[in-house]
Amino acid sequence: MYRTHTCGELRKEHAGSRVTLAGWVQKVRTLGAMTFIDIRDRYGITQLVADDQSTDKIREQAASLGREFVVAATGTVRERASKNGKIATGDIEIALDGIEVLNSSQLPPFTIEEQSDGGDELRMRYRYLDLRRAPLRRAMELRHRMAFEIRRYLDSHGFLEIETPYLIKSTPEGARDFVVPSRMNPGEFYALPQSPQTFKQLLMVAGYDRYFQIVRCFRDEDLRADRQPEFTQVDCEMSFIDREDILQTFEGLIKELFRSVKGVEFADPFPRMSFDEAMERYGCDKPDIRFDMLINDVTQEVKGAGFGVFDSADYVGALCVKGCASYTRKQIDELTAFVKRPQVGASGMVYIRMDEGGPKSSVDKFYSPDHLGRIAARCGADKGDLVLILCGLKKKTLAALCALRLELGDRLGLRRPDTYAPLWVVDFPLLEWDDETGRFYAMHHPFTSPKKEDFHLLESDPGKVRADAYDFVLNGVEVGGGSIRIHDTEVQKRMFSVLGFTPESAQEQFGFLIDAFKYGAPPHGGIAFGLDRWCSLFGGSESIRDYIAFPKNNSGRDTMIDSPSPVSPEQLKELSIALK
RNA sequence: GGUGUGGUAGUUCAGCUGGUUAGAAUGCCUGCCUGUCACGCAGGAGGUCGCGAGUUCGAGUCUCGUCCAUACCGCCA
Repeated sequence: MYRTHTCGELRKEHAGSRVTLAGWVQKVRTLGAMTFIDIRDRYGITQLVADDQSTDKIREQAASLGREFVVAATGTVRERASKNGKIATGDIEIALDGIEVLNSSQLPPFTIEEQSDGGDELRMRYRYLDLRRAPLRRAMELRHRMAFEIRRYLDSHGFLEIETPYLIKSTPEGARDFVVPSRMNPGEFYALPQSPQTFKQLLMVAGYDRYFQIVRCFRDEDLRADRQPEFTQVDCEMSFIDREDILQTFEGLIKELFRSVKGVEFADPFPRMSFDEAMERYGCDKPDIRFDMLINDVTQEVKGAGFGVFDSADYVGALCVKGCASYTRKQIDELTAFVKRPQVGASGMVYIRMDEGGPKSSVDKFYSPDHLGRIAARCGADKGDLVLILCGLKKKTLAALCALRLELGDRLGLRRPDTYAPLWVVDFPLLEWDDETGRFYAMHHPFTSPKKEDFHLLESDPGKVRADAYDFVLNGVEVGGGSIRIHDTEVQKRMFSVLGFTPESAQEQFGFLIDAFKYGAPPHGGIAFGLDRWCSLFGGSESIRDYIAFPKNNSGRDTMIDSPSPVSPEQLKELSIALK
């Protein structure tokens, strides 16, 4: 037996008992004849002491330990003369009578402490050392707790966790697939799933009316702080349900997670917002409703004053920034520079300052104070407020206003990570027009059901058809999304036809699903949550990488194991693959 | 694919308008220190200024290219 206790559990009550701890040397402090050693494991830190009561050998050994040596330390627990309130074991220490070095360690390239001195890149290359640090350990514990509570809740609601294959079939719609060559079938490839979508629908056909899976998904697209090529979804599907059943069931799950993991109670039902309203008032389909500052359409109010930029604009939108009329020229210039960055793409910004003496704007030449007042009133602005106006093509301008709104929210401290504002966004469009290819694409996926009342528009006005689809948004982050699926073969055929599939091409790609649906598909629908993002929201960090034990970097590389990497000519030959 | 930012000691960074021997903190090593816990004190070692060209009497500093990292845009049914 290597140890009798962990490094986090000894208290005053243990004084007098003889114990053995095992762990890593965090820090050695020598004070002449006295040596203190902090020993660390997953559970905490405990102080070991060698002093004049100890043998010379123990004192010598204690002083010679290096950082991150693995040791087993035996001694007697005693109450400290000077206590440390900062750690759980701060009331006690271990008077050493034996110490065994189980393994020495090279000097680590960065400090293994709460606040490491190492940069991201270095810590990523030595991820196993970074994972020794308390913040990473807490992140892994949080993730475990989340997954555990999800399983507990779904199990108690009759859901079965069923695994689906990772080696599946490539489909042209959606994200790029990761592709795996098949040695036994030369020239043919598996694809890794972007989600288990079709399989969970087949499980519904098979009668497993409540399915879930905490499952890895793969998408070969460029990365972001909140996007990894492999990520984890909580994937769920139910039969004999309508949208309301899904929203209720999973609102319950979300509330249960908030309660058990964060200790946050939500008494009221979560608010719901239509996609159209989200776009019009927040400029995006995942509004951060922790703060208001809605977008106002002022296109009509600004026309006809002879200001060409507005007169010729497709759309003019404005934000009312409460209490910010005192913004200096410099602050407004900064915001103008922000919206003019190519990432945001506005060509300029007009402001109206609601000063005590009346409205002041950057377009006073064209607008009377009265007119400015009317525009400001349209945005709900009072004295002391600042109105910021952008214009251009509607879609681009709304996106820019959304970016500006979030930037202002950050600057004004309105986006506190410890405040949670959940939201269901519902009634997404079924289809999205793509100018480049000149056809409609499914906004969600081709199995999403149109809303019943919009069925009749499917051929006549496809762009107007709303889907029975919904997203769960938390603090402006899309955490989950799903839909009621098409279970009727005829509707599915119409859908494929609108998407430009011939019956043959649909059969070729989704034949297995179409065939299955001929054998009694129940009405069904589902939802999937991004576990990584959810963890990052609960943990309060911007980056999902902090909640993944071994993540990829910005270029999709794992710098620790150095992948991806070339394979040998023999491997390639076996796979019938020639490069270039 | 695009835009921005960064790359200098083991690590995190500073380094002005191009000018003598490239600095700080921390870590590391040595010595001292009996209540430390960000221990303290004294001393020491430690540099391919990412890489390659160019401008210049002279480049960490300016220019171009390139690589790497990072945030965002495109992309992500």
